[in-house]
Amino acid sequence: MGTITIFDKSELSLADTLECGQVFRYRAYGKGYEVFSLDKRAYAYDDGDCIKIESADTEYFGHYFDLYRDYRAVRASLSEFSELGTAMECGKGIRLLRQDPFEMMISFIVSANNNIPRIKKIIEAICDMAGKNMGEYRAFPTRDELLGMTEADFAACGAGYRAPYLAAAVRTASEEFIRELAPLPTEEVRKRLLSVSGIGPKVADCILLFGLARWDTFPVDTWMIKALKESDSDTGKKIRARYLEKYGRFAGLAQQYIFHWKRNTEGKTDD
DNA sequence: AACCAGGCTCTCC
DNA sequence: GGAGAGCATGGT
Repeated sequence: MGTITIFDKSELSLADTLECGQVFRYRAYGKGYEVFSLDKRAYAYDDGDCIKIESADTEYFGHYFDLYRDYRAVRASLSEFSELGTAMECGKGIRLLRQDPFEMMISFIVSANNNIPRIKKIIEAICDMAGKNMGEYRAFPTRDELLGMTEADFAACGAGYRAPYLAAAVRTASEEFIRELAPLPTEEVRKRLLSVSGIGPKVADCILLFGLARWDTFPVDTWMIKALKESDSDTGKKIRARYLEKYGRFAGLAQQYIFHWKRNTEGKTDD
């Protein structure tokens, strides 16, 4: 068991980072949170004058929490957009987690037209049904393990009408399919993701942002429409294009600030 | 009891 | 390409 210590607490807010809808496998634990990714686990907490992350795989979680990126510089770049000020201040310590693309694919197919508490529940049920028993928790199932689940199995996990999408997506998402995405330009990756059952524009953007660290994208969900819609004829597609153009290579992080701020100032009836 | 949730697919135009 | 219906489930 190793420990990562973050001495400057302004570098990472655990609450804002974990509770802004980019990750579904975490829970309040002790002084902080238990966080799960693939078959790994970390315990992250505020230790007074620093943040600590304990794990059997600190290398993995150092990368996972995106600790090697200079957010101070990124935030300085975004500070030119005065309209972002309030949202940025509200979600100051948000970092974009670098999660596994396959886990993100499955998770965000589940997320469609769904709410965060129930998304968490369904994903946990899928882990319980097919994931490796790690002793004190279950791993996220591998693709091979998910190939063993039928539509009825996904439905039994509470996936509802997404069950057939999940079963089909697992079949499409071979290791080659995932591996081939890495070197491709974002728009090409997005095109390929859109060809998968259950993945539309919004889900594709979330996979790009949270699973492939592509920040040049801008997921638009119901919350973003509430926050950014300018007229009756303003569609999700138009909003996406507008803000992608505006925030460029930092659009994804800007989107997280806005999403987090909108949910924290009106509603968020969960947890 | 309608409405909503990190929307998508399918059909019809 | 864009508009509309239908979709499981659980919470207000």
